[in-house]
Amino acid sequence: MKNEHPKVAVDLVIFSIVDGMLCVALIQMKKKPFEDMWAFPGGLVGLKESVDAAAKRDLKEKTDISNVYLEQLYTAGDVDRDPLHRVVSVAYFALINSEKVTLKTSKKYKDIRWFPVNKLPRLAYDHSEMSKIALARLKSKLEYTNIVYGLMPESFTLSHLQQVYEIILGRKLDKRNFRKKIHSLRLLKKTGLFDRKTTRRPASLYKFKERKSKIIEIL
Amino acid sequence: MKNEHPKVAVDLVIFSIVDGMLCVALIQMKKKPFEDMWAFPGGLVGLKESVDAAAKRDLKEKTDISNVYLEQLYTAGDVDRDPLHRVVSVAYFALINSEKVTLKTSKKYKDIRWFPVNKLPRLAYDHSEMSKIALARLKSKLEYTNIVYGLMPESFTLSHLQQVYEIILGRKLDKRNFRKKIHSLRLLKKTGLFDRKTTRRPASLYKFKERKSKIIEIL
DNA sequence: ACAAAAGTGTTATCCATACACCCATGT
DNA sequence: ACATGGGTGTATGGATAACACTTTTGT
Repeated sequence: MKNEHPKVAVDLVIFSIVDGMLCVALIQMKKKPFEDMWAFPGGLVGLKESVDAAAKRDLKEKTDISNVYLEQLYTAGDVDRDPLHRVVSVAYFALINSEKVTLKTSKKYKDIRWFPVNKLPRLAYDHSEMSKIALARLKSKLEYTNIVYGLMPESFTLSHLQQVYEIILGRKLDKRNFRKKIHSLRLLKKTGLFDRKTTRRPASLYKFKERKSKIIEIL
Repeated sequence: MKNEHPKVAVDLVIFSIVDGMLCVALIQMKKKPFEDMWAFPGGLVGLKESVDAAAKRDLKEKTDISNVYLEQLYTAGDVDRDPLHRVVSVAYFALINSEKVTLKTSKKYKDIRWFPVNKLPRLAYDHSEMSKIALARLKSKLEYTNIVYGLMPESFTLSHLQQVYEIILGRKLDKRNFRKKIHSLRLLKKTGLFDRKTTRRPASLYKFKERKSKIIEIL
């Protein structure tokens, strides 16, 4: 009668904008039966750590960053989702600004890489389903919260912010309407600095007044 | 090193309208350290049942009904949420039409009863927090899905439906606007019958065209 | 006849959308 | 001077919100 219980794991759907595409971080597995297949990073939850803490720990291991947007997604509890063990997995989704992050592999995995969300390989476990749910949630929350801040650098131009929205939502937005909306929400403040990286007219740089999740109608 | 893992449980927040109030079902506990306290019903997930199945099983045990609206809420994973064991709990919320249901206790509990959501006793574990999250989710989903059907009998009057919305949202709605909206959504059909229980002008009875969850702007 | 809930339309306001030109800069 | 993205305002249509009276029944 010992050990007659499911184990608990976490899985991380880590989103970032890389090369102008919405990407997720995937690890390549070493062990059978999923050898060489790709999956979301994750791991078992220890007896003395909270599930949230396990997700944060794992995120730190893979990206070496903490203090990012991290939200529980849902819990996958099918009996056969892992063919070898009974594992109930709590999925999280994270938003990071990839510019200063390099993904770190470990002995446990063959590789870790960014994949554009619309060009995912076949994934292990029920992770294909998980990716769909995560993407739907991201799109939906983009429209009524301020969580984009998780994907943005410290300061950025309004066009850059608009691009991120367009990439994720998969449609063009009207520049004037976008700016009108963003300004009316009063989430941003001007830094007073300008983007000098471009060779054209410099754009004002903005930053978020605060970087924590709020509920707001955006688009 | 054996058994060094959290266990997995489900908790059920079962909503229903009872005596014109939004209520949840609570069980009264027998065992220490929560003796006599109230909590949401729930139980451990077996090794060979999915988490969803465990939730359904538990709901059936408590209410003797199946085929109701049941949705995963979130997973509570704090280390100390249960002082005796390490239990990660997947919370669900269910909507039932209480008219034909009587709550069933069991040897495990002292009692089971409906409590109005705004008059809850102090709850065991982290269940007070859970009740807040469940209620917020119910209110929010009421506004963009058709899940009210879970709380309604087979056929009902428009005024009855409006009352249910008003009870849950905690505010009065305009009768004409409500009806305009409901009709424009085309979720209902007239049964052709009339409510003869009242002593006044009889109201048309309606039923839902289909009883499954849909995303729709309602209020 | 009266009490009580059922049923029904119109107007005003707000918000989302569509749309085009001038500006500041580096080369 | 020119090429490039930055920056700005207005007009229209659709949805939401406010609002009051007539109808049908049982007693």
